[in-house]
Amino acid sequence: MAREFEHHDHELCVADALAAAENHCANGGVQFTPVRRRVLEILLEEHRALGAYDVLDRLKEDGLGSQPPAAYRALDFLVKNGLAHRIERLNAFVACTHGPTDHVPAFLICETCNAVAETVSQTALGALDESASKAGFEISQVVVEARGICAPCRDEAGA
Amino acid sequence: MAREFEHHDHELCVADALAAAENHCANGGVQFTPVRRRVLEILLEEHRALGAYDVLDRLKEDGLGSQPPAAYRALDFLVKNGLAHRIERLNAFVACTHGPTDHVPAFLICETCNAVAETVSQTALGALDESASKAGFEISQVVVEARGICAPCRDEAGA
DNA sequence: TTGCTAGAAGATATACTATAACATATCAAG
DNA sequence: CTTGATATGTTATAGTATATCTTCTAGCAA
Repeated sequence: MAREFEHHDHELCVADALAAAENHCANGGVQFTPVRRRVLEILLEEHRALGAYDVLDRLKEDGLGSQPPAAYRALDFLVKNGLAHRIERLNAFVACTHGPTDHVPAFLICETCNAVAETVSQTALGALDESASKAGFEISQVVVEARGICAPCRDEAGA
Repeated sequence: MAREFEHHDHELCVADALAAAENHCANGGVQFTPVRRRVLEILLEEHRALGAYDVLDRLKEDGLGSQPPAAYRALDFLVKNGLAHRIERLNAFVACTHGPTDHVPAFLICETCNAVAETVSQTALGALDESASKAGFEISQVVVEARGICAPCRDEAGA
């Protein structure tokens, strides 16, 4: 994991994810429209969280939308379909890096460079589940977000 | 845990918490001013998250502040001193129910009645820690928030 | 063909959340 | 008494999000 914090073939990484998304939407019978595709692409281009208004700015440049709802609608669509996640802590969004499978994501957010890595928190959920069911609480969704410093940034700070 | 979802002697519960907070502040050499005290009291009166502007409204009624910064400053103080927590998911705040000890809180948020229960997520942190350190990521703070339905609300819905 | 329907996008307005920046007050230490 | 630290007052504005109504488009049915 944490490929997000390392160098990799990013163009390929983006292209793959877009193709996968396309497929996923076709299978689900939902429309992967140009705006939605472009928004996902925008998110994929960075491994960090972008605010809705950042996304909107880029949409404007492409003539794909000009008002907040355009961005929010596309982002909501992506989140609902598991193609992106909302980072509560930042009021921002990242592309999902685990493919559109059902999972409980956990995020590592670098306070220095703002990169966001997605990791899966199986055990974390288990522990919480237990505690919740004891209380008779039925969980429908879990958010796990950690702030800190990623390796590259720490190295740089130490250097 | 989950006392939040059950009936209990609430006045006592509030009084105890306020007394504890008073102590904690005295020990820490920080000022537990009237506004701060009142804000904590407001949060304690409900076992649910209140937005900064909800808090502000009540402060206004008491003549303890009239502008947003008044509420935000007090809330920031409480959070910084471990007397309250911010619920990212709701852009809102709850009083801490675990005393001002250092802990990684996890929250169970009822989508129906908006009650918020605080539970401690030892294991959740452990799992995440491991995954993070593998990536060389140094965690400074973790947010764990679950949405769902609390027992009373589910019973009511089922009834 | 026409018209219906549903989902998507456009457009306007506004609500909600949060902070910047500067001014004032209070109090204790030097 | 002045200085510095902390808290609060005040004004203005930045940033995030959604409600609502309209228009468009594609697919389908009469």
